[in-house]
Amino acid sequence: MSIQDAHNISLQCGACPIRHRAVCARCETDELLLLEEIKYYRSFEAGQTVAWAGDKMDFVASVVSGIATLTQTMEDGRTQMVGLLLPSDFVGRPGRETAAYNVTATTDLLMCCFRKRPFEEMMLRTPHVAQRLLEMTLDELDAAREWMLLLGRKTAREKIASLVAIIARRDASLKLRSPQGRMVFDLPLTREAMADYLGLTLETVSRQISALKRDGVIELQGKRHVTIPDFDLLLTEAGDDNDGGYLI
Amino acid sequence: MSIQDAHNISLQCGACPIRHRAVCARCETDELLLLEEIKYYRSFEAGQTVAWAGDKMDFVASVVSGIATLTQTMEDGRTQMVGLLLPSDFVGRPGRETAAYNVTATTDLLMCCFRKRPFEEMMLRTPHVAQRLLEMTLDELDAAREWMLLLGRKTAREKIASLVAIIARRDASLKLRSPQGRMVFDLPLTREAMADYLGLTLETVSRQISALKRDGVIELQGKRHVTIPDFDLLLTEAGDDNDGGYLI
DNA sequence: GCAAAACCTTGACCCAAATCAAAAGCACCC
DNA sequence: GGGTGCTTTTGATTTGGGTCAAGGTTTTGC
Repeated sequence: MSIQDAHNISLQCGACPIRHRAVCARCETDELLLLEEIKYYRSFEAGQTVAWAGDKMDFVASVVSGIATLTQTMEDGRTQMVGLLLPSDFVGRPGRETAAYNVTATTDLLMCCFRKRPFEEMMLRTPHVAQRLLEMTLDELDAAREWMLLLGRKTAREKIASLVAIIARRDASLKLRSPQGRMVFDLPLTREAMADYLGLTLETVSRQISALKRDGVIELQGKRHVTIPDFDLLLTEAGDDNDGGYLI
Repeated sequence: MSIQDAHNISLQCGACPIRHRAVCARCETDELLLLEEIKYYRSFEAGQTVAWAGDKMDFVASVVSGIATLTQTMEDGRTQMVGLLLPSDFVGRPGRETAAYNVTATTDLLMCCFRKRPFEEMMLRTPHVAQRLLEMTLDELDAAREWMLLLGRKTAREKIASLVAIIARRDASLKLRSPQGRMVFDLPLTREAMADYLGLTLETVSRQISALKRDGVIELQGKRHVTIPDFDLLLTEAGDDNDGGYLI
């Protein structure tokens, strides 16, 4: 077996009510049954804090439903989001005792948790899980680097278009579709959370969303419900080279 | 053995002429001998490109000496650095065929390379190496998130102070010292590379360096040679909460 | 040792996004 | 039904950093 063949497991237990990504047949009966024994669920209400930076964190977890964010805050209150956790995303670091970031539920949130010690022991016994975790971490690092380009070099308008495209893509992937043409979904973030994601103020976010609406790049029903008439146009506005590399 | 006990190996072979980080005794005789069999060296001149984004990349590597950068470029030429590789840093992704970023030598560079296929096979046989790679990737993700806070929320002055502090810390760690008090080292980057790191223009970098010099936060001999009279003052300018967590 | 090139600094001006301010829309709850 | 307290939108103004331009300094190569 090569690394490329590693099971595309989501690192949630076999019984979790999500199958957002293709899961190979073996995962049902193999490593994930080990996870089964050490799991427990925790739910949080919208706005609740899962952990403060510095808190003891004795579990790792997989998001089952809802949205959570990782944020960093400076002493004077400036806040930057550094992670956005959607269903099937993994949070927590084996080998670290405390949370490095504030983890906040931005919607009602259900997480499938694994006590850290047994999880770490399981990782040592089952290299497939460790390898999958490495793969997921490398994906996250790629996403972080894309995000760095956005923060460092994109205009406010491009930032908003990029964020909408990212959410559209993730939404399509949860529905096992390719992002293409007309797309409909809900923005899972407030204007303030978007601002913290993009390194902008919420006023600028609001203004740029209005501008994209005015220019027909996006349509809005209410504050949250978005229709994208043309995904390629959105990508152009985002400044991304549309290389088709986002197909699921 | 727990995950915390995993060897603090640098993922360079036992024969590489660097020991920048504490390396446990076993690493000399154990997994790294396996690396020994599949390694080869490559050197690059300052300014040379190691790989363009999209190029086939059939090796992973550890930096032995010199500096390399990972950069992303938009179609119109806007450039953002997304990785800075100093000696002992690892580059390349098991399980991916092509480079995702431009990799450029900014000084003369020596890399200790491992052909990807044998390296991947070795990872499957020796979980310690995979675990160490996971640990290093998680560290890199943390660094990327710190970088995101810098890009999204810090002022130009804070960005420069942060970068100088980061380089000072890395330099101290290469010398197996704690960053503290008076420090002397060379900036390994041009003003333009700093600008690409920080999401600024090179003019702003130059202006802010002049300002920090004028205010006594840093001293400069020539363009590159820096003296920091007071590391804590620099950290204050960087907007970091000085929690002492940077000790090696 | 000198010319050319590359790199760096400084100045003047401009603009995108921040800040400050106010009003409008919306959800929740007695 | 109509406060009460959010969140969002929009407007007016300010400002930090970008852009354009010129000149200075260091490095490179013959």
